[in-house]
Amino acid sequence: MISESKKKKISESTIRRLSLYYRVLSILEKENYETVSSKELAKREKLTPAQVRKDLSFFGSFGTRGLGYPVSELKKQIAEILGLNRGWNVALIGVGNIGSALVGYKEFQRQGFNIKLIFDNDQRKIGSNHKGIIVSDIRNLESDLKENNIQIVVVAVPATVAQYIVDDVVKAGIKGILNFASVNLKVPDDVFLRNENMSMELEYLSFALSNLKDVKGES
Amino acid sequence: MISESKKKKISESTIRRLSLYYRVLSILEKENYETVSSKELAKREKLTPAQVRKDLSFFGSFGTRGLGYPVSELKKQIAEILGLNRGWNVALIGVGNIGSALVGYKEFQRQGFNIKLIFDNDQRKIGSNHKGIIVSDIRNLESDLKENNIQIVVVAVPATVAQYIVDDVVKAGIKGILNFASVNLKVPDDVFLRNENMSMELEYLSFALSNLKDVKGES
DNA sequence: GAATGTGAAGGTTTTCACAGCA
DNA sequence: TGCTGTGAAAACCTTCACATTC
Repeated sequence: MISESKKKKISESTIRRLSLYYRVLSILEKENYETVSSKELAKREKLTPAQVRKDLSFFGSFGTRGLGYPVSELKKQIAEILGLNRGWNVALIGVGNIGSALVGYKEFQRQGFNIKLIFDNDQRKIGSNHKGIIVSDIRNLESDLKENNIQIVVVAVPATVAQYIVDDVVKAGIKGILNFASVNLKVPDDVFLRNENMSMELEYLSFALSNLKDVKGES
Repeated sequence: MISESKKKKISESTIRRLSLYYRVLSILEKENYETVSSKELAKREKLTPAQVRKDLSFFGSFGTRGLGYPVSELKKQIAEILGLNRGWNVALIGVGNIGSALVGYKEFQRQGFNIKLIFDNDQRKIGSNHKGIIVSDIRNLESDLKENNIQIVVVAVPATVAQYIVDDVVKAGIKGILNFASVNLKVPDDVFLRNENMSMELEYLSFALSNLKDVKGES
């Protein structure tokens, strides 16, 4: 049972770490661990035990003093917190380089993100089959998103057209957008927009390698 | 001229924001802006002007009071700070879903990351041509990395084999690794490892959509 | 004894506010 | 006047340390 998170504002870092815990717990579950301590969890993610306990404590008391956390149960709880267990209907827009990779990306399904629709504007791609999904014409975007009860849209189109696409996505009532295009998109306040910037981590590496002294860094 | 960053520890967030500034400056440059204020820069990245000024101030004084920052010059300075202008020799390991997408990802070249080598262990892929690069046999990894003066390695192999691959990469003397596999890798302290976890942002969206009240979030 | 849960302390990052300069 | 650069203040996040529970 998750304690109501009331008006407590949960930090972005905490949520990101929950994702990490979730992944480790999946592994521990496969390795048949029954319980895990904050110490072990911390070690696996290069964090401190206190950090792990504090993160979890925002959402409830999942552990047993003297024993640790029950692996499967905690995994379930985190899935609940992150909303992973409800299953999300996702649409992908753009099957170029990145879009194609995402269609085949197993992690997404595993976490409850099901790509239901794929759109493109290229006549040669429309109608083609990607992992069992027929590519739809972007012209039907708004109606298709609504009819298929899509909740999250992944944008993998060229930067030049991303804003137009997103405007239509917003019109369709979508409240969650993951953007892979290298551009800052504008959306209304009630829409959650996250950007996946694949250059950023490389740039961080570039910085780290160029300034070895000042940096100590793991991701 | 960049003021020596001495023993000042620059935060990861600052570096990540420098990446953002860099991208905006590239756009502003194309739009023929001569100068830009911290206010404008902040607006484009949904930050505060003070944040922008503080970030830049860690590295020097690039602006002119009353006027703002010279766009091209600042862009050059940030490239310098991030080490983007030196040009990096990158090797990609694994041309599956994600690997293939990365080969064609234009942003990398644009920022000075040049994919010079591609490796795979699949006989059907070895010898094939990806955007002008012949896929090499992973068995020659260590020697090829050394001979070609590779500085950064991008790992896009299945999670199950990623650690073995990375061990070899480390043996080859590589100090910068970007990992796309869904697994926590171990590397020595003097190697910079960054993880690109594409599920994480989706999970954040999932959390945000499931807890609309507690969250306000842009990426 | 072992490990959680949590206020309080400590540290880091962001924002404020203003002096200083073009 | 307009906007930077920056100490100081405020906000935020992490770690400590210990009472508590199994």
